[in-house]
Amino acid sequence: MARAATTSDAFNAVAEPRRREILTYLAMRERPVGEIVTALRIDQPSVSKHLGVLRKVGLVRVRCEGRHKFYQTNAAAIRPMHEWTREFEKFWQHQLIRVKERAEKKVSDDRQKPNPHS
Amino acid sequence: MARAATTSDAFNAVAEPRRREILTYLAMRERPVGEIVTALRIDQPSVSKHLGVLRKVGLVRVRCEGRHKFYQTNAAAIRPMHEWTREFEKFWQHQLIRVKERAEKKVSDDRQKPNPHS
DNA sequence: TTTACATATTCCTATATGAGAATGTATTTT
DNA sequence: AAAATACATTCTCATATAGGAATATGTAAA
Repeated sequence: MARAATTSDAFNAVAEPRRREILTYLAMRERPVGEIVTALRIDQPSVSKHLGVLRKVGLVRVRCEGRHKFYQTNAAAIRPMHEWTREFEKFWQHQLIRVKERAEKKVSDDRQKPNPHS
Repeated sequence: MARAATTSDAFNAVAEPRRREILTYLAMRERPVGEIVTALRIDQPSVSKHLGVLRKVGLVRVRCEGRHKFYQTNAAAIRPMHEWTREFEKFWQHQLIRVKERAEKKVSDDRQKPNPHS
């Protein structure tokens, strides 16, 4: 089997850096495709294709108005990723504490038995 | 250009569902490869390859002891993803509030002018 | 109804993937 | 030294990209 499709879920869709830029850009307010093109300096067909992927996984919403299409990030679709990464929060906190403890222990030991190099 | 390598960053590495399972499994404590194989029911070569990807992007650490290799999730490497998704928290909160407001407004309207179907 | 504008789609290609199977490499045990 | 154990690597293959170029579709303006 090959790699999972970019349209299979939010994790795969968001793996592409350009798509992350687009999502950030569209988070505050909706924008027409043309503005994404000029603001992020990506070719228009490329933007349309990225938006297609993001739309398929529900990461953006579209509103049509005449010949313009206004896209906006659907932040709620990012929430599951936030929740998944949150599971690891307690672990990186523990790790940081252990690093800190080791550093403090070292300082304490150095006071007892000074560094031979100094 | 093709898709970015799975080893290019945490986002790409984590796009694969099996690798997310492995990271979750290795979060609490280190485990030898064999335990991952039996616990998650993934073929051993596949596990080794996934671990190779995870190691390249710093998502797991290895400790060698005889013919065993103990892998553990390096939670700190997941933190940037958590921070990135966090940027959208305020937006999905706004969206949920707006949805709630609309629902409440509808209830209020319905009291004024009862549903014609009832 | 032409013309201009905004966006989407198609075709192409180099490249990377994940799974399965087979094999390689250390390390330990007998 | 041979056998067993624990992992890693290599090979093949079907599949899916992302970007570039060209073209299509749909809407509005002249």
